[in-house]
Amino acid sequence: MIAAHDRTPLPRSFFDRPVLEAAPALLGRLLVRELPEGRIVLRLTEVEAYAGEADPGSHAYRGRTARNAVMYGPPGHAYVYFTYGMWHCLNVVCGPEGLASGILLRAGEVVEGADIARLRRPTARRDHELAKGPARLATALGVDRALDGTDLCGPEGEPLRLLAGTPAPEPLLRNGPRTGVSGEGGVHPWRYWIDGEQSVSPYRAHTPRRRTGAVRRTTTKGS
DNA sequence: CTAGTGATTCCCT
DNA sequence: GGGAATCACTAGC
Repeated sequence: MIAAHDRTPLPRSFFDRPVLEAAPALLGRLLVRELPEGRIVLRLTEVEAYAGEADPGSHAYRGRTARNAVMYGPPGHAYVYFTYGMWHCLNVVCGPEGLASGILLRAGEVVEGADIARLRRPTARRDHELAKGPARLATALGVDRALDGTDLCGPEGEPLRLLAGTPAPEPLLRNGPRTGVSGEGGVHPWRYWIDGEQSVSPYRAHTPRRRTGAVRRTTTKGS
């Protein structure tokens, strides 16, 4: 069970401030997903900040597009993108409105509904692997582009919400380079996590992919 | 444990 | 045309 004071919604003002302040403050908070099968509650253990159009690592770096339009809207809403041809990732838009800042939710500990999360994450060997990584987190919670733009500060009963939970204790906060961000965008230590948590995803330096060897498959998928 | 690579599709250049 | 805020699996140590 979750204590009553932890179930307070996060006010929108929480996200209407600089993203580098909001990101570490998000650790330890609760993300609640309501599904037909039941409820999943995730305690956030790892996030990354993306600081608007000036940030080379951000999807907003090259300006507004149909895909990233939600980032330019009001704070406290979900920005969900599709990547690598297979995966979804979930962000929270941060203010001030128009700056196109956001926080990528990278990992969390399932504190309620692990059996439901496991339906979508059958390859997880342990419960702490259910949401260990941004695409795993979105998969475990059944989050896709249909939830793009969802208000995370909405009323009880909404499909996806953020509750106050218990902020991570200051001495356990850590930060370091962002994962998977190439070039100059990778230098900023804007990945934040809670020390000692098993659900925190391992750091992987960005590795540029060479086109693999000889034959490149072109159009048709073999017979 | 680490390093390497295929999967798969959308979106912007 | 080709990269992408990743994952799962394999080989090798």
